[in-house]
Amino acid sequence: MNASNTQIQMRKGLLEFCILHIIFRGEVYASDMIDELTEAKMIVVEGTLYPLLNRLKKSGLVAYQWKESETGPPRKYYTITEEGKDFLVTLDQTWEDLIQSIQFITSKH
Amino acid sequence: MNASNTQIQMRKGLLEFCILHIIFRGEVYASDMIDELTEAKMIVVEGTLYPLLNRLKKSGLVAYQWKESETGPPRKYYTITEEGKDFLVTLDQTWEDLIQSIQFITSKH
DNA sequence: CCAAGAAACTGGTATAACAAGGTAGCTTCT
DNA sequence: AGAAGCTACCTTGTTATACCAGTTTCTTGG
Repeated sequence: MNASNTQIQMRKGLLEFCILHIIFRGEVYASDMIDELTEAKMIVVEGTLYPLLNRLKKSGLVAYQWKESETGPPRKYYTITEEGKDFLVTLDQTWEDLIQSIQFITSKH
Repeated sequence: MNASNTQIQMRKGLLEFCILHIIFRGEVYASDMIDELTEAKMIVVEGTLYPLLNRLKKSGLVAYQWKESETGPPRKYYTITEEGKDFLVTLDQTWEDLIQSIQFITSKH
């Protein structure tokens, strides 16, 4: 039971939330997402991100388009679907509720 | 990919944090914890709580004492250890950091 | 004694994240 | 042209946490 595992465990399920937000803002591909998440100190590895993106795709929350790159192999650019936007609204609410719950517990004396 | 599973996933790892806080406030037994968590809308079932308490015990973060009850079988009353208090401080920080990270991502346009 | 309830616990399953790889396309350099 | 290196995407196996659906043990009331 160490701090770094705790971080991992606390982030579970929140990654999906963050990634939907990033895709919501506009067309991105995986490396863009990793950069943004890293900037926000939500470090993520590829082995986590790719399966997650496939889950989102399979659930119909996001879509992608192959696009040529000028500096290397083609990229999958992701966009959010209408269903994804709806789901994101409920995720926003779930997150707010969660903060409230934790606040309620940690502020009691 | 439904909303109720999302809630479950978002809460992962945060339960440990909440329970340490509850025990930190003073001697409690499992049903007390479930009541408090339910009040805070962090619904938890016994099958989740008991293994978690055993993990915390095994890690030396909490201790317990058997106490007689006037209305039924004896209860395990939990208290936090010094190590547990230290760990709780780092958990508080991790939670703050997490809120910051999510804030950073969700507030961007 | 037996039923009912309270309290603690267990075994099997699902999910998500990680670690450590692999594959394929493109560019650069000799 | 061939080799090396980078970029981008993907996969497999492991671990940790939570849930579900039970079981066991103890105590009290009829």
